[in-house]
Amino acid sequence: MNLSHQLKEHLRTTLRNLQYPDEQIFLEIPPTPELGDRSCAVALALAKKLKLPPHQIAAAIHGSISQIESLFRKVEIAGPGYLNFFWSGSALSAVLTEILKTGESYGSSTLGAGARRLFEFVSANPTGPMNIVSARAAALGDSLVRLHQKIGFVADAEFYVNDAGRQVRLLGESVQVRVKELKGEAVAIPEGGYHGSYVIDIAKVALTEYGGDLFHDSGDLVGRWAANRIVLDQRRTLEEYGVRFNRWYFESELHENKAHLQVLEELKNAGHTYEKDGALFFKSTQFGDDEDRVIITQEGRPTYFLPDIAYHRDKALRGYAKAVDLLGPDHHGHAQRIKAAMAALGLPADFLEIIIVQQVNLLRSGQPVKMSKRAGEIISMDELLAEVGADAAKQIFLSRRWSSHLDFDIEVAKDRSEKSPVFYVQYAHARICSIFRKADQQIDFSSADFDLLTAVEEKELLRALSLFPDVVEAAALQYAPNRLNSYLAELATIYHRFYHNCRVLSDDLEQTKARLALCRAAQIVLKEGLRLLGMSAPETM
RNA sequence: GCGCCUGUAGCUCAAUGGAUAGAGCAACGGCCUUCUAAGCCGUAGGUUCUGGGUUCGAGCCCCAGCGGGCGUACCA
Repeated sequence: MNLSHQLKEHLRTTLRNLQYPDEQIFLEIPPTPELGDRSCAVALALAKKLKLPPHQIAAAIHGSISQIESLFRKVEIAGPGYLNFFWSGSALSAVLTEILKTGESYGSSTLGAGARRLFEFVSANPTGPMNIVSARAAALGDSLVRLHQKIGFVADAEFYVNDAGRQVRLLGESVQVRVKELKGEAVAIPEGGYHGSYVIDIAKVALTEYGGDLFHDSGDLVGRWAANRIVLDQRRTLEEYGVRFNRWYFESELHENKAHLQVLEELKNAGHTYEKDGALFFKSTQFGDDEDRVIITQEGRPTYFLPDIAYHRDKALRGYAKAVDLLGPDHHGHAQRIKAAMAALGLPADFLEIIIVQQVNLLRSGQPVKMSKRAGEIISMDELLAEVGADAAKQIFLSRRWSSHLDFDIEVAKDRSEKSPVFYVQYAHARICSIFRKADQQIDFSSADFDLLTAVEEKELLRALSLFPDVVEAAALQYAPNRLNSYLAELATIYHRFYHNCRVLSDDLEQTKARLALCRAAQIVLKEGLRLLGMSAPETM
């Protein structure tokens, strides 16, 4: 159990002993170290309920908890009624010991208790290469999966491939047109078809592999073939980006299993549907949606909505306790209806959580770059990553919260990529690695005397390292990797300051040992923090 | 019209309803015979869009207004 969890437990016990009403215990990190290592505003929160001055409550808690000397050396009441806790030297030594002992597992917890969570993200249509929005979603989703695994959830990543429906047929027809074009025949691209140059590339492959016979087949068939090629490309791009999915779930699988028809029967039998104007509607208004939605068209064809319901239902059938979807802002209207469908199928209200990841405005030297797959104006994710680099791009995405509409200027990103904050963090890690390369390998720092770490920079570093588990937990539960990103930048600053002012390798063997131990701990936390953000931790730079 | 998101330093963005609103970049001034200067130290930069409200306390919550983005299909 980490320090914060122990402190919370003590506070809960104290509140019970004082017979105060139940109150959520929340620990904060004070703005400056002078105000302590952790603070708690519970006295302020209780003041309202108890109708007592916050200071009086804080004093009562203070009087009751102050005996526990092993955890903190000092508790202060400050400001309007904060309780500020200062870790004891032994508690901080224990943190250092724990980091050295547990290594990369430091910061892990069992909070999630093995509950299964499925994160679905990117799910870009297989009708063209991915763009920068997918890069943002991929960075975020990947980090959330890692963070949830870290705190004890069984978290999986999934990519849903819409390889069915009209868009795939149009893709097929667009390919057919390009094949004819390559054979010298001029044909117009169908209404709503895809104009991008990648379609020509696919047509060239079709021509060499199939000799051009492809355009005799149905658009659907050609579309499926082309979509599969595109999906392979998407997977390669994402893997180069460092993002892997546990499963690529094809919509066509659902159609083959008739899973959508099964869900349809269920909705019908439960009385959640009705016919109107020859179409079949789902009564989503009964579950909070603005209007009822068509699930079977007049022509008797299911809309995209029906298989989508089946897909999300399937997540529950596969044993996930919670499904988290990262969707783009253009799909926000979709959120309510799919949630309505989950409710109609009897799933708990919090089964499906939808995060709308806001758009990325792509700029080049301040000028907006408009993107449209159909018009063929695309700056692909591949091109972006080649220009900016995966780590620097991820840093930009993960330093913002998901609700921010962010500007991504390619030129600025290129110019600044060398100055990216991610390099600052990686550099701290590389510097530590360098020290260990220079250090005498015979030195056993596990037996170091941590009481020698008395310099301001050393104590600051210890304090920062003790925060890591709290930050990881908050970042995961709030779906906010940007918190971890800020923390790592702060930790790197503190490390660089330590590095500048405290020489590690010296003639003083005992001091060298203690500082090596501190460096190892910082190295572990920096590397693990970067890993949780999906970024690399190079040993030299 | 309605719905979702958004407005914070010159720029890009942080800040679980808490203490003195913080970083990076850009600007200016210092520090390399010492474990990596992709670093350190310092200066400057703010009416958190506006007006009300809620409360011990509001950048954050509520109401109204103004500005920006995105939706508003029997497409996916």
